[in-house]
Amino acid sequence: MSQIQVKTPLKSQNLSDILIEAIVSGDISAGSKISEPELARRYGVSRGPLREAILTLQGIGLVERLPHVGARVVELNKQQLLDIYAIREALEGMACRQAALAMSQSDIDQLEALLNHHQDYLQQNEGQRYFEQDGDFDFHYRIIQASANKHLIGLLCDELYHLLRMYRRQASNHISRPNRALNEHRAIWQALADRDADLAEILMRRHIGRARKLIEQQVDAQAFTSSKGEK
Amino acid sequence: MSQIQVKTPLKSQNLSDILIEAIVSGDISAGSKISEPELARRYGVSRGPLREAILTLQGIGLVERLPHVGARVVELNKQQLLDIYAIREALEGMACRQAALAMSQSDIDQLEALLNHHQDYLQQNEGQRYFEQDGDFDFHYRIIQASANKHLIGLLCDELYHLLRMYRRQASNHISRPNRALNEHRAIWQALADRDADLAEILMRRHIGRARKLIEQQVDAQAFTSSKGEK
DNA sequence: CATGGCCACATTGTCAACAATATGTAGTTT
DNA sequence: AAACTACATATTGTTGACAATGTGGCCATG
Repeated sequence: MSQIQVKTPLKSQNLSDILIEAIVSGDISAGSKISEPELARRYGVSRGPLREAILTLQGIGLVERLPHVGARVVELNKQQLLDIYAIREALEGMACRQAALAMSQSDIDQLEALLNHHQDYLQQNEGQRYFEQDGDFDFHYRIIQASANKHLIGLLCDELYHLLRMYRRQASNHISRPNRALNEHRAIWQALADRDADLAEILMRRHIGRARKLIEQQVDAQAFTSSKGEK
Repeated sequence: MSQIQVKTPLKSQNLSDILIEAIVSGDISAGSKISEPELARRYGVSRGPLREAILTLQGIGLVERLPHVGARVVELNKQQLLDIYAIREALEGMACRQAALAMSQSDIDQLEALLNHHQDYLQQNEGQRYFEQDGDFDFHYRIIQASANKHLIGLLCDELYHLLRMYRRQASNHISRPNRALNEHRAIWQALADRDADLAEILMRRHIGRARKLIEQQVDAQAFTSSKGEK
């Protein structure tokens, strides 16, 4: 019947999502220790599912665990962030290449509509913040999905992107150049529409490489980590 | 004292390694179901650590889990294998680029020694099998390590390579061209020694891309999956 | 005063039992 | 005979208790 069978979600799976959000949003700050008893109490579950959620976070790379010591939220220093951008450059470049070959015409049309949408936001420059954050993610996300490479999608969307979002929120001094980024997005779209895989890949790599260079230029000390230690 | 404090390893961590080896070696065959009670009995542990080990395997991508149903060892079809090779091409290409800039002269020398070693094995063509399997891994492994990119090393050595090893063992018809591969390794080494990052990356990508093309040419049906279902 | 060992405490790792869900079987109905 | 239902069974998800390990504080000693 119209009654949709809503399966009760697993606590451990729920917890993963909740904890990811808590960490990415900074609710649980970088470098802080994850106390199993405390979190178990806070979220009203036993330590079993909680530990499984932590295991998942470890797989994503959001926490690091030491035997008999516990888990800590990772701290991204500049070098690690650059390392991640290098990975992103390689993987998203490949995703873009595969998307150029695999994506449907309707995907291409929808992507163009998204770009027009972004342009509108940018012209009435009230929505600038939207474009910098979610808008940029939207564009990249769709291309990754269009690659139709399941493992690649998993790596980028389930693992790396959480780390990126976490960083962008932490780094108040995150530089971005919305207009230039939009132009680059347009160029990438054109290559995709032309089914030019080589160009699509190289444009995406340069696009991400430029973002990496901006990070390189930043002085080290600033705001990568919020508060050292925290017990 | 000379008494080295050998910390007793965690059961869950131990189990991960044991299970990975069992799956990669085919001891637990592809597509088969992972029964928690059975494995717990077999390895003499409780279901707690076992579940944590399975979670880890899921993170690596060796098993897939469905809520309230359980975990199954993944089956690699041709498309998924090609997908993985695309990822490998992108990531190892980047690793090679970074290694060209980061690796020490002693790393370079040791890598050359390894290649000479491989050449010896190949000339007395008794050791051909060694070169095809572990020798090839050795070479790639060292370059990845030399990239000094912690996340990249983790992705390639802790996640992707288990899947690759699993495939190579399953696919009895795994084609390889040892002499050509060695030549390509030499060319990559030269680019690394010259600190030519651009060339090093493109050579590594082509090297892996060629392996991917060999897979593409294989007929689909053969031996990717051993036995369907197995209850 | 600094250093090192001892001890109590807190946290993590593991276990066995209980609850919730899926699977397979038998029986019934059309 | 096919299909649907109800039930029994096995497996997974979760819980609370117990064991093992790390941490911090206290005291003694140099």
